[in-house]
Amino acid sequence: MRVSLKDVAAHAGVSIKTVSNVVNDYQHVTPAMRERVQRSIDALGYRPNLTARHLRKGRTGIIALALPELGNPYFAELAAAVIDAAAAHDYIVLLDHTGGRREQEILVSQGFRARVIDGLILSPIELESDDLRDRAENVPLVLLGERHYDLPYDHIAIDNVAAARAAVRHLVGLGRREVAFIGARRGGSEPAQLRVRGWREELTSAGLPADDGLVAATDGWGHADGAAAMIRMLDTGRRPDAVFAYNDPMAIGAMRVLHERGLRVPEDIAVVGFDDVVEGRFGAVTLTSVSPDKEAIGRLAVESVLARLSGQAPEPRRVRADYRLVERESTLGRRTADDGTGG
Amino acid sequence: MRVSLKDVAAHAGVSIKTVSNVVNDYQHVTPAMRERVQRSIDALGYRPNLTARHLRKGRTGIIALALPELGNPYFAELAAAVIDAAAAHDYIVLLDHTGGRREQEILVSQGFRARVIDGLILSPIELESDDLRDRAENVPLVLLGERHYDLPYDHIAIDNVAAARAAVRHLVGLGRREVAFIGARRGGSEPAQLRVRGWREELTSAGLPADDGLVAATDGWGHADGAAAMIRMLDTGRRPDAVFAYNDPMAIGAMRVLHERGLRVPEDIAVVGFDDVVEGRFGAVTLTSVSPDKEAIGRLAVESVLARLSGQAPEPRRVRADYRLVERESTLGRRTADDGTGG
DNA sequence: CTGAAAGCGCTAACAT
DNA sequence: ATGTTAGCGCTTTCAG
Repeated sequence: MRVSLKDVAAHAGVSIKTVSNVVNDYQHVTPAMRERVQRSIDALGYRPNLTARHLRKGRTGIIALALPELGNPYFAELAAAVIDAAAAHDYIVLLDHTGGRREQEILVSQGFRARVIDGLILSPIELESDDLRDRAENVPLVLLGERHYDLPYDHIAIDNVAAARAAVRHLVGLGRREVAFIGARRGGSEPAQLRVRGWREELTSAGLPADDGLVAATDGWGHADGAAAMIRMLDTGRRPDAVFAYNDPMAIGAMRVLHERGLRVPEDIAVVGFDDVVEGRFGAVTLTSVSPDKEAIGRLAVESVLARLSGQAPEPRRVRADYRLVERESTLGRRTADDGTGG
Repeated sequence: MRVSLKDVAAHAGVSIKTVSNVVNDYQHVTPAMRERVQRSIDALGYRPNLTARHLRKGRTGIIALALPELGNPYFAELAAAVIDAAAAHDYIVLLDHTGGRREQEILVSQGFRARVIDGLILSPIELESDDLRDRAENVPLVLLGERHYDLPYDHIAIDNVAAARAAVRHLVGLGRREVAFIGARRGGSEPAQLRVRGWREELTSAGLPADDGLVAATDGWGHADGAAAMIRMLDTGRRPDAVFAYNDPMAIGAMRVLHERGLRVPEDIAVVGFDDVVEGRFGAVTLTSVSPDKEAIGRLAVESVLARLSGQAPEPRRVRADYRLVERESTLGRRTADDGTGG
């Protein structure tokens, strides 16, 4: 059986408190005492029972992170960032995925899957304001991704409209005149809507078409969805000279289709993605993409949880994370100096 | 403050035990009583404190999963499989990453990062048998990936040697005569060594060269490492007609280099990867790859932990998971019927 | 079928 | 500087 404080105390011939003091590095312990207790700890192989400590202190040291899916490398990389940021504060991360389904997101937000946590970081897709309104759970919740919830929760997000506009501006600046958008999610997803809005605003202000025929809706946000959307658009007879995709996997799926149809990227159709996943840097045509600062997002999310946990930050915060547009071959074409594999 | 069993008991005018019985769906509770208690539970919004339950029962309902890195989509997909398998047994998953560094792997195996878990699933890279020999931790440990540890822990793995042989056999069957191996990890990694061994065995038995000049060692296992290794090999003047890479990201990195150098895949050089990540199905040239059954691996790992937790399975098990070779354009060339995006 | 009470292992007052 | 003790919220004998 596991050895407890009591066992160590008995072995060392001291009280439980003294052992606890040593374990917790209390100040007022004589070196001799510390030495003696430590010897017993080592001899018995004592390891503190964190569950008991948690019960006592009301904190578990665990943050839950709920993402739509791990198969999308953006979320995988984000998870890594959160794990590292949490580790910096001696927190560990419980990971869950929702599939981007509203039901799952509601369950997670109410803590049905994990009730042993100090805080929750949730990246919602379909979740509505109303779903959160009567949230009974009292652990801090931080939302990832831009939303217009009128609710008292911290948000961490980049400015999707501005980022989408920057992507489209880049395309327009290269002389593209018919820019399609792939990935306006069916059933509505706020980040997708915001990117569509940015796409539309930028095109409109440039006096270029932004009609619905240039927008392809999808059910998911994977490679296959991007490929299917590209096929559908081409099959309508519409032939844009540029594509802005909701994310990189969809952009890459679309590029695959263009390649199969003998259309050249970027000569015939330029492509811009979103998220800057590693994969985009190593294709036959490297992918221009909006690159959110994932480390910052992960760090800010963890810090938000911890701040709220310690009673700081009375006002719900909307934090804007940085992003930048990384220009690669899918818009610029093959360069002489090969920097295709660079960041 | 949080409401406890005691509060509910007071509110319902019954004892704590009765409330506990209702919460835990005990058999012998009169419907009237159950009704009454349930009403109080709802009125107060009672939620059981899992930490307390865990302390009492000695189980936390948490499994830790420690992977080398999440950026590699294989591990991300594997994590998803483990989360789902765990959920099927009402377990949640604590995720950690080791970077494949021995020190981190040792720390994880000894539970330094997470001591609130019922079991640990670890996918080691550099960890040695000796590192595990004096493991004081008493939670069940299941190892992912083929190893020759002579230690009493469950292993879940595919047969790397056989899988590598199948990949090479496929290349040889297509008439390739000089097959390089990319990704023999510097500093030694057992799975990498086993794949090298399978590569060598198959080539040798086919009477083909398998000298060290055909093997490129790397420090990591990402796209960039595969690209760098490919560059080094080509720069030695060696011009293989096929490449077998340790994993898909490295294969894709290598293909990028071949593309930059104007070498055609598969006409000039055929490429086979390992892990069958989604990304490999959507490049300009889709990637032939060894496809491990990730769902099975995740499920078997979780089941191993739970079996050991319930005192079953006295003997440490070595479980072989399935794999298959998925043949795509990087070895077969562009097909007429387009099945490039299929599994 | 329900109530009382002990105790899981730990921390934090409080006492010495 | 060290010891005593209550109690975190729950489950679980053991009574009734």
